[in-house]
Amino acid sequence: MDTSSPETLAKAYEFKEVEKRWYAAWQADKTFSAKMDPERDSFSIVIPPPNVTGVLHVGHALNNTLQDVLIRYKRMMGLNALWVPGTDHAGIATQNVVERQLASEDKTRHDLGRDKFIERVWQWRQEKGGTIINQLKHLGCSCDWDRERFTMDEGLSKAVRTVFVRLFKEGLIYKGDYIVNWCPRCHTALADDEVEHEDKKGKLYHIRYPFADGSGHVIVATTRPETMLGDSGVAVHPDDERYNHLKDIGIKLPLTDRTIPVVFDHHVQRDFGTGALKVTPAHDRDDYEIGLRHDLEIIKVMDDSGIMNDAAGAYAGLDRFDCRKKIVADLEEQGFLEEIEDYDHAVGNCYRCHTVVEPTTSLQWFVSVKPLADKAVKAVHSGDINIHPKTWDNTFYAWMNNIRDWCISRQIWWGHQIPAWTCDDCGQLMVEETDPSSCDKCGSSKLSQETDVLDTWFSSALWPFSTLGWPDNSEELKFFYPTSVLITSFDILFFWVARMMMMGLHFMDEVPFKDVYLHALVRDKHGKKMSKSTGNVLDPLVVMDEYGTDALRYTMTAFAAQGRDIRLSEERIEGYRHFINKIWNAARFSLMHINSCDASVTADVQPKEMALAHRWILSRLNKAINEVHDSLAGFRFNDTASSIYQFIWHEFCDWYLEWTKSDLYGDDATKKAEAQAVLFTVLEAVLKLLHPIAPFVTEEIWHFLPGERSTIMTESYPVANPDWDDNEAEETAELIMGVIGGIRNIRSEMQIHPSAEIEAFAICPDIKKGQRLGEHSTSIMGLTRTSSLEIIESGAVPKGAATYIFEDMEIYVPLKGLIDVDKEIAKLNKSKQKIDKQYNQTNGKLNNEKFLANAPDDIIAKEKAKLEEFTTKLSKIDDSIARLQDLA
RNA sequence: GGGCGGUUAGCUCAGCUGGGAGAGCAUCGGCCUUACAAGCCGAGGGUCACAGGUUCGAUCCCUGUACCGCCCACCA
Repeated sequence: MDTSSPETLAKAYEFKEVEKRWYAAWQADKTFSAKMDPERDSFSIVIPPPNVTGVLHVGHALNNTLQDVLIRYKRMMGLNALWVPGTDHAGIATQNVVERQLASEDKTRHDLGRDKFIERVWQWRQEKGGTIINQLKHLGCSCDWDRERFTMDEGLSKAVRTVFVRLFKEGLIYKGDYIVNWCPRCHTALADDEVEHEDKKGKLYHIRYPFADGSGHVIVATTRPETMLGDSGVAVHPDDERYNHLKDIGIKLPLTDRTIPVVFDHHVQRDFGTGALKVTPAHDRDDYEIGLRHDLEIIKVMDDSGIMNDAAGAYAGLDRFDCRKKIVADLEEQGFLEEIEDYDHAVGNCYRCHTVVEPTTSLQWFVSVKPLADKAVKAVHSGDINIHPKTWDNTFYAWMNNIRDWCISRQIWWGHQIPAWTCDDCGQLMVEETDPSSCDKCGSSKLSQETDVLDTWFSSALWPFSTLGWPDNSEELKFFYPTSVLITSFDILFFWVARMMMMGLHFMDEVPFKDVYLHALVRDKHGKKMSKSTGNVLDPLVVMDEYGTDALRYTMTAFAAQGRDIRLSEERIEGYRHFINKIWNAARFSLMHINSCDASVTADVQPKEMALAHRWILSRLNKAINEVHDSLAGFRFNDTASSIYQFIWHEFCDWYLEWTKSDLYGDDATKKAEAQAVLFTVLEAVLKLLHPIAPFVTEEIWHFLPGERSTIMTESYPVANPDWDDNEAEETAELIMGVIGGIRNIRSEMQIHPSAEIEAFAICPDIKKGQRLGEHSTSIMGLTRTSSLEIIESGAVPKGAATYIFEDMEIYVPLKGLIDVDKEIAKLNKSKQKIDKQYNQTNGKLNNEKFLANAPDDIIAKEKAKLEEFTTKLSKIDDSIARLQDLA
């Protein structure tokens, strides 16, 4: 391990150099590499493969930080932890990138031809495809890079082919001519969930369709008048009395010379518009289905680019939107246009390029997902797969139970080409794992392979087992499948997670993962989705550069509360940078005092006989450790982050370090050694606790600690030591902190300069408490800069002293008449009011017979104790006020 | 149209199975106290959206209302 760190810690943490140095060292030493030690359990995660075209955004930062936190934690817990990294070939997205590159050279992919184009994409991937991988490294991800995969690599391609062929032979993949979502820009079909619906302000055109016999007309309403050229019928509801008489009448379709029939279909909503619907089976999903039911003609009026074709007659050659304008103008001119109404409706857009999708019929490949979906539903029902947070279960079921067949063919070039061949001579269709050389029916050697490629999600659906070597029965597959947990954003629950469940259950006969943790979407601080076009993107690379990777990771972990959007603000990141620096300085301070220690002093710390501060901090450390384990087990990452933050800053730094200084700086060798041992112990534990979230700063500090050290990554994670639990120490410490708080409050309120010496008194009627305070008076004096502290059982507070009430005690500081009487009285009255309210509340409960009858005993006891406390406080306050009034 | 989530301090958010409202930032006051001014000490600030209900007791459970957000859906 490379430990070429500077000799001493710099005054402030310089993350840039540290991050670079340690990541390189980890990689060189292969500390991320997963072992398959049969003695230990496995823990595995497959990364949601980012698009190979991707650049790291905050969503990735969140997603991968959480995965790394878990992986590092489990690794330190002694499990064989494997995190499989990789990228997705992202069919349309990648093809778009390379096509744009070509466009800048005034070329199209057609100029190159398919083979050359694909070569070009591979070349692009070779040069630019590593960007996001490097960025994940920048983020500190401890992926097993030797096991990195790509959805188009040889192994995964083999898996894809095997799956396709098996599903086909099982009758679960079929080819058919159906209406699909077509992107006229990408020139490909899209799956239903690849279409994004967006509300747009549009128009509803009411058009007069005359009867063929000239006896009248019917008015239809449409948002897309240009499709009327493909109309092959008008539909009305069978029970709609208004249209009973249209049974045998033909409709003369305006702007054309065609006559179309009226059909009666239950799908028509009688109360919408006029209750008459124009039917365009070739360009509308519903119309398609109506058309099927009534055997209507399918007339495509556009080509693959959304340009009107020959079937559109005089409108051929026009873009669909230009055509709309022309049609409307012509209808108007010829008197067919009844009315134009403003109308808001949802328009489907391509999720990649946002072009308006055109529903149209075409020959595509589909997966019958119903039988696969049923298995996935069962797995979630039975608890074989647990979705966190559970609120997603219902959404999941709803979608899975209404799932439609999945259109898996895409008319692009970059992707897994469908392994199907058609015989040019006899038309025989063959789907094979190995390329066929001749037709298995007629023997002809003239075979043409399907030109379509598969939907990108088809290959990512296999990710949990294909990356582990399937279809080969590899050691990895046996050892690491099923994976332990999948961490991803909820927006790809259906695109990806559900499909992995379906494929995993079908081909492995086992769930692909036991837990699914769905995290929120990262938005900007106003709750808007981050996007380049609105310019509200917070670039994690810039953040890492400015605040450090650990600060970004800590922010992500702290923000990862379940079931919410995350609104990221730079202020919060800055706050966590301060925290990282705080740790750095705490370590710097600690090292000043433990540098000379032997590392063995931490081996077996038994605090029972030690000073209070040590017993207290070790007991608190136990609590923090338990909170970390509990919260991580429940995927409550934010709780993990806050437990550690709270412990380090407000217990370890604010109290423990200050409290121990007197021993560390003092002359008593025994006390000093004790303090050093505990300080050393807690610091080590804290670094380990923190390491999964903040790997860099912890690793750097780790190597400054005395003793021979290898990476902190493989140290064992802290577990609570039962010998350190000490409730009595915690109680006593709270008592002392309360008194210290009281004295500090007086000092501050009375504006006594921090370095001015004061004398303090505590009237403590409880003898035992008084004794305990007495034992620790030196600590109290040290932490409050008082020259003397007298603890008395009873007595009167002298006139002109400032008072603070803590529990049943009165703490006072004589001020020789320097206090502002009115101000003091006002202050006391205010706190009296507060306590009065609490008193009344508690008193009310205790006077309520029903409360006494129904509430559990421990709650009643607690309320009684509260009442006593409030009563004492109130009387103390009254005393103080009386004394002050005397003075006035 | 259906479903889900949100509404808590000025801002961003915690608050797990109902029992004395929390954090960070911001604000105010005091401190360069020998790890840290990226810091320390102290303080102020909330009818937990609104209206009902269940309960001895509700920020938490139930119903409804309002506003905000998301997802799904075949009303052209």
